[in-house]
Amino acid sequence: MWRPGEAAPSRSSTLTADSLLSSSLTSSSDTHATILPPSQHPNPNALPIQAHRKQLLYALEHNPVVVVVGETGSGKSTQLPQYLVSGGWTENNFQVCVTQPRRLACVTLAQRVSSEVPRSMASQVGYAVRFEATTDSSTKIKYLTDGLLVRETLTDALLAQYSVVVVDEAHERNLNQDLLFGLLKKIRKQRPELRVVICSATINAESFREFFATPEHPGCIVSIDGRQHPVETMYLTTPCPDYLRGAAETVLKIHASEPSGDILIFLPTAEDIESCIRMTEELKKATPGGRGMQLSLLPLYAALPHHMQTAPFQKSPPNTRKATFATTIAETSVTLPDVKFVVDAGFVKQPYFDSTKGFERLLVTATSQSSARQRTGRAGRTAPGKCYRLYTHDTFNSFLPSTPPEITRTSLSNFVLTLKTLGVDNVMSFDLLSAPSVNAMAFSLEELHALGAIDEKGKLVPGVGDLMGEFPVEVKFAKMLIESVSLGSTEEALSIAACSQVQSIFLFARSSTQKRDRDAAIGAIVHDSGDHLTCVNVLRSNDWRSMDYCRENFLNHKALMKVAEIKNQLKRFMLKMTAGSLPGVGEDGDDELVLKALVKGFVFNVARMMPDGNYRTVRGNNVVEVSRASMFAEFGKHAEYIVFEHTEDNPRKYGLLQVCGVSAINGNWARSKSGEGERGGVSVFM
DNA sequence: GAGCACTGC
Repeated sequence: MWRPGEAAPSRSSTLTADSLLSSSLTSSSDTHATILPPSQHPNPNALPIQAHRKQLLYALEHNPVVVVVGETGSGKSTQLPQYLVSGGWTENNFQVCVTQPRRLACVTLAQRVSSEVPRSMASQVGYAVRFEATTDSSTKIKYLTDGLLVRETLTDALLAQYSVVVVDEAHERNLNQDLLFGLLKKIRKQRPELRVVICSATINAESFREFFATPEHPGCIVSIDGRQHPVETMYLTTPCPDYLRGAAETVLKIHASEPSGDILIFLPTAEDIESCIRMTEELKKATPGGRGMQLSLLPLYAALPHHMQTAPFQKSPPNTRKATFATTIAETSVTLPDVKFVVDAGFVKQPYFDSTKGFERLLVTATSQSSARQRTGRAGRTAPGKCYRLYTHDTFNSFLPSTPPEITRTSLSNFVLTLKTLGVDNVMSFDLLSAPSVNAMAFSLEELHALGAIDEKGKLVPGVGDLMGEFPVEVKFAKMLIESVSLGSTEEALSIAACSQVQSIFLFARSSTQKRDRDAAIGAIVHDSGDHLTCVNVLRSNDWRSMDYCRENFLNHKALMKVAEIKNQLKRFMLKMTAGSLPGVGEDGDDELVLKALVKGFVFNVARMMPDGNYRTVRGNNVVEVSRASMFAEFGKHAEYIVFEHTEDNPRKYGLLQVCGVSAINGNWARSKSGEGERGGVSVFM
């Protein structure tokens, strides 16, 4: 017998593309759970976790670390904290905290639990996310983002206010979670009374238990049933040569032959989504089908304008079937109601850190088995469903069992700097669930050294590294902010650092007339050095605060509001750091000094024009092309040297790095430390 | 020939 969440290869049907939708073939469900839908369980006492209340409290009484395995809908995120309160874990002013990867989850969980507890306790359930908190000293249950808990360790290294720390959604293995696992293990050595609960949806709970196990306390694992409806999983017998066409055809076949129920299609990129919608549209004209039922095709990805993101969440009007074409955003971040059919192309666009070049790259790759199962599960949230995998069973078996943890795929500079700020100098000896790549670690140490954050021995440099570690921004931006103080361009550096944390402060043009209007509007505010001073220009006037002005000038008002909020927070950090004296803040600085500060942080991201007309990075000698997404590509002046914020891969020109966030600079500003003509970096920090 | 995996401090 296989287990919930695992595929059942021997019992899944194998189909050809043509018979993919034939109901005569036998197939099996992807989970064994047959449980009533949530709507029939208004009483939280009926949640699957309820049967485990005593077991959980007993386990925690006797084991300092407990791993809870529970599928979606088991009720662990809402009920477990309440059990902890009733079990006495919040006595003596202690708090119980539950971490979540996403802000929205913190807010909704806190609201929900607050409404479930006795009225006298409602105000003792709160949440804390960046810019927003409803917690105080009377709080007993606190939901917070895992990133915020990491930052709390900077001010309270032992997390002394908490008796129990619950790390939820641990199977995601994001960088903050892995950092927390290491920190919690360390904290437990000094605070053995601290209890740790790891909640994970997958069955590899054993690795969590093992990580925290000691000879006296081996830890324990508690499994809880989920509440998921069965989903039939179907594979192709022969690989699909064109997943866009395959997806479009499958959607139309579902529409023609299946009873009502919405469709969710997983594709790797926004571009794929737009062209697959067009393709489905055209195929539909040729072969209508659907027995008079309407089919509405909707895109869903993060970069979509906000007003277009709401449609997939509306209930379908009668006689209409929604088909939502989505990226991984629909895998974990958001949940669409009423999805009964999932079509999975089997690909994902993911970043990985190229430590030889020192840049993060985005590549389309095969998804993992666990994410394929997660996608499948999206068909069984309200009723039994079906999942059509646009690949063969052998292909599924060739997928990695799970997505590699973020720590193995990302730049480690901020991670290392945080550890050093917390006093962990020997980062190689810090206990982690998964080891990062040695090359990525070496690159980050080299970068931190080049930025002056650490010395040759790997120790934090006072007045630079310690301050950089406090900033909630990437290390390159932290360095820019610190350098801007002596240059007198802090106001602008704050604008640039804040802008880097939103997708884009500009809106996209859809039609060609819009494009003309947009070019005219942006042409009036753009700075010919490129993206950075353009963003400074936008924020220098307060015109953006008017929504009408934004609409007319293709500015993203919502993004700019967020930029202003981030800028304020960063400004508070800066003022605290410089004891309240910041020359130039609130005044316009010299444009040249703004770019000089930027280059101090982005020494590794400088490129020089070669005689053949290509830009090559000064460090690494890689050819880079300015992305059309950059203002510099369209409005920039000729420049021998440029600085860029990040790189992206162009799928049409494989291997050629595109750069965005580009500004023209004077090469002399970068020459000292960028590695040109000298061997950059340091050797060993073991 | 036309821009955009996804979180988070």
